Amino acid sequence: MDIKEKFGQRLRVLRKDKGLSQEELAEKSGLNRPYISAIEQGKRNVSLEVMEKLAEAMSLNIKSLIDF
Amino acid sequence: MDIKEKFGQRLRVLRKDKGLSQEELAEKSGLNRPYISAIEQGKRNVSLEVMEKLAEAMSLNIKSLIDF
DNA sequence: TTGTAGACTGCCGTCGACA
DNA sequence: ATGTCGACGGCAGTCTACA
Repeated sequence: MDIKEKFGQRLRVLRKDKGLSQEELAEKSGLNRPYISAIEQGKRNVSLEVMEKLAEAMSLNIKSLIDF
Repeated sequence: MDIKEKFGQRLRVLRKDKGLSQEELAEKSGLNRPYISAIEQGKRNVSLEVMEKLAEAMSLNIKSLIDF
């Protein structure tokens, strides 16, 4: 279980907590939906700026995204 | 002050707290020194895996790296 | 000890399309 | 609503070298 997988799982949990679809999270964050999908599956090594976009889109701080 | 700059400042503070040079942090983390230098100046958009390497090299958890 | 430069490889992040 | 593919431009991360 590497860090990309942990991040992906955490993102999926938080997104569903907010009641968002991948599509909705994509448009709110300014990222694209296939990329969100890959992140949640732990396939992508996301950057600081992407983490910031995801956190903002969910009204969370970045720390809560890596709370694992 | 964007997130890359915040991260760079935080890294520099933590590194000095540990009494490490950029060179020493580079070898402990498995990264190269010019790259560490650029990160501390907020010029680089670091990834999850790099954050993990930096945290491990300083015996910290990743959350403390983005505690800002 | 740190900043910077240049050149390089591989992957991040985008997009359209189909199941 | 989500996963996957293929193609693409740009940048992450490496390395050597010099101030």
